[in-house]
Amino acid sequence: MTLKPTVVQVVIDKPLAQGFDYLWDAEKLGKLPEIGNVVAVPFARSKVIGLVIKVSNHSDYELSKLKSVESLAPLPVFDPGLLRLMNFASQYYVHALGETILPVIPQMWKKADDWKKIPERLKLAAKKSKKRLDVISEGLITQDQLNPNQKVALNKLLGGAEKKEKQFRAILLQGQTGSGKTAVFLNWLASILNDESAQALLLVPEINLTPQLERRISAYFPDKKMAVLHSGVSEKKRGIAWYEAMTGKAQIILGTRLAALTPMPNLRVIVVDEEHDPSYKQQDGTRYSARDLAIWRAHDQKIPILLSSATPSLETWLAAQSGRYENIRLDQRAQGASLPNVHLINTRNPQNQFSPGDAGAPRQKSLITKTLGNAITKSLAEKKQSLILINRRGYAPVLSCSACNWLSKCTQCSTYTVMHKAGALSKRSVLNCHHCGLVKPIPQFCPDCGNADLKTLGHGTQKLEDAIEAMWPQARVLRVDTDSSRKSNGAEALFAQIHDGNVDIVVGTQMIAKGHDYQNIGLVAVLDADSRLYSADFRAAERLFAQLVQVAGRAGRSGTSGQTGGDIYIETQYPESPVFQYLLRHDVDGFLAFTANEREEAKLPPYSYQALIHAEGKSLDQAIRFLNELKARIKSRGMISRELKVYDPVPKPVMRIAGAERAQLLIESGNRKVLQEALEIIDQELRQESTGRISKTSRIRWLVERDPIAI
DNA sequence: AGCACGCCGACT
DNA sequence: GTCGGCGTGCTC
Repeated sequence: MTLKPTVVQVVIDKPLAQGFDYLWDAEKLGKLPEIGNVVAVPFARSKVIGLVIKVSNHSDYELSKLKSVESLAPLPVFDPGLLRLMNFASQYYVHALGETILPVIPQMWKKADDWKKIPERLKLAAKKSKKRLDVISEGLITQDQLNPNQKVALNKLLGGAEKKEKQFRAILLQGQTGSGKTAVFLNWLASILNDESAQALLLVPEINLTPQLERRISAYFPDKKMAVLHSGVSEKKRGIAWYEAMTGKAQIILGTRLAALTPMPNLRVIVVDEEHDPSYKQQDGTRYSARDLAIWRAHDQKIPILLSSATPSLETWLAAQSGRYENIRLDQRAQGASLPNVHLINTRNPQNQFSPGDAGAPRQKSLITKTLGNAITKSLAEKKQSLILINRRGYAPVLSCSACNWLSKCTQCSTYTVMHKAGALSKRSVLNCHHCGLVKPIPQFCPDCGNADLKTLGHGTQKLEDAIEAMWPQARVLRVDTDSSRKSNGAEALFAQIHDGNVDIVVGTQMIAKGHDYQNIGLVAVLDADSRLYSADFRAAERLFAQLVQVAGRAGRSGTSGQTGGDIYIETQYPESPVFQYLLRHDVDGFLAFTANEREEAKLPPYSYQALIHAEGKSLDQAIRFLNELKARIKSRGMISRELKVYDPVPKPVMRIAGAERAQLLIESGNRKVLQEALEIIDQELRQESTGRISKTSRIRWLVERDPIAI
């Protein structure tokens, strides 16, 4: 019997469509190869980490030219379910398999030279975690403590599981903020996690939301091992958490979108919290939607997936309406507090504005209208906290010269640099570009005309903070945005201050609105709603509506004294706009139905499928030409039809970033398959004339993006 | 994606 | 005469 050499096919983290064959020396590596092994292999002149995707005893490549696998990671194999998911993701998002899979491996496991030391490190970590008993837990609501609505919802969830065989179920759990969705799904998970081997995956859109949920989970499941996976966890901890998920040791895996791609051999249930949140869409590398992949994974592995939201995405909502997904509603606020009163302040109505002589009128022009000012004063008197939102960090979005036309433009981007007062970015006031990160000192004189009188235009959180401090000098004001949270000990520390009642007025960006339950908010105000409504993106209204419902949910959560649900004030020039009108009536379904109708008429997603081809190069002209040529080729191949629409290339909304000029080409089809095939052909063609993703002839960097969320 | 190989311009 | 520009091709 002749022993044929064992050959393994390995994929690596490069935009190369193929895998590479290597010899496997079982004696040296101590094991026979398995699909899903993580290995170190020599590649070109370096050593790289790869994943075994095929085991055989022959190669299409010349056997004598094959190199050998150098070492094998001390890891279990990637589970077959995850590998199927990765294969799908790689195809669907038109990215190489290797560059889709390998980024999910934490850094700790990517250093092959350290693999020998790993068993020791794991032991050490195990000791430490045994000692760590200081996990604070909160918010346990047992099955018996659920309100009647929650009980009904829980029973529906449990009822579906009675059919014992493994089965895919997608469930939309729809209910307003404060209706107690979390308590319902945690109680549901408890029944599934009774099986000691079962694993549950819980996805949240943002890092900021994990500490809170972590505390609640540890209250529900004090004895279960939880792995927390997001980019805020230190490399080492993440490496260990990932390992525990992969070995099946961790029963609960909590994390942001990257956690959706964790190997979990015994995955039995998935929960996607705030499923509508755009953060689930990855914006670089393989541009996947963690929510969509989670649904695919659940379907593939025949397990239930729960999508939770107060304002479902149109896609999910329609699936629930049509019966493809189960729909469980939770319509009453859990603690008995009622819905917030929505007030639309028409900024065009002079009655709402301060007149110069008014008492309490701000000295400087500010965004606070008289109507809102009065409401804040009242809220302060009632010892309630106020949240004021403006979605722009820094002091002012532009600096300008009062004598000439100079504006503080970024030299590298087609944007303005934002003025920041002394703080997180620098000890002194600076100009900062939010796109390329450039930080530079504020000029003393206008660079164009030498005039010393430079003025700020517009308002950011810092300016608003100043204005509020001037208007209510007795109030304790706290600013919450990326800058202030970087300066303190993270957002969590700021949230704690609000919680503890050390603050009267909170000024901040969208960051304050997400997820946190505050107990004493009487008033929420949104100052720049209009700026987000009239953007070129057809999803702008849907996003704004979701955000407004979410911030409205922050108001009056407390039901302690049976008071009304608090107030939300929205300053707008267009109070008649549907977004605001549906919000006024708290009519989420009405808004979604209205939006669905609009989309259907315009044949926009989810009634069609889209992809973008991004192109960037030294000049916009080149990028546009590149896309025009691509379009011409698609056309000459006869691919453009009633089924496949290819638009004209256009400059991106922010045309230039860090010196690169960018354009995009939109492709649309009513048929998923047609779009998929077209993208595969386009990808193949572009690859042929490129090294990696840079065109050889025109030096244009291109990228295919499936299901873009912003156009 | 990296990186070496290879063929044409301004310099010690 | 060389150093080095980046166009081209390869990596099991």
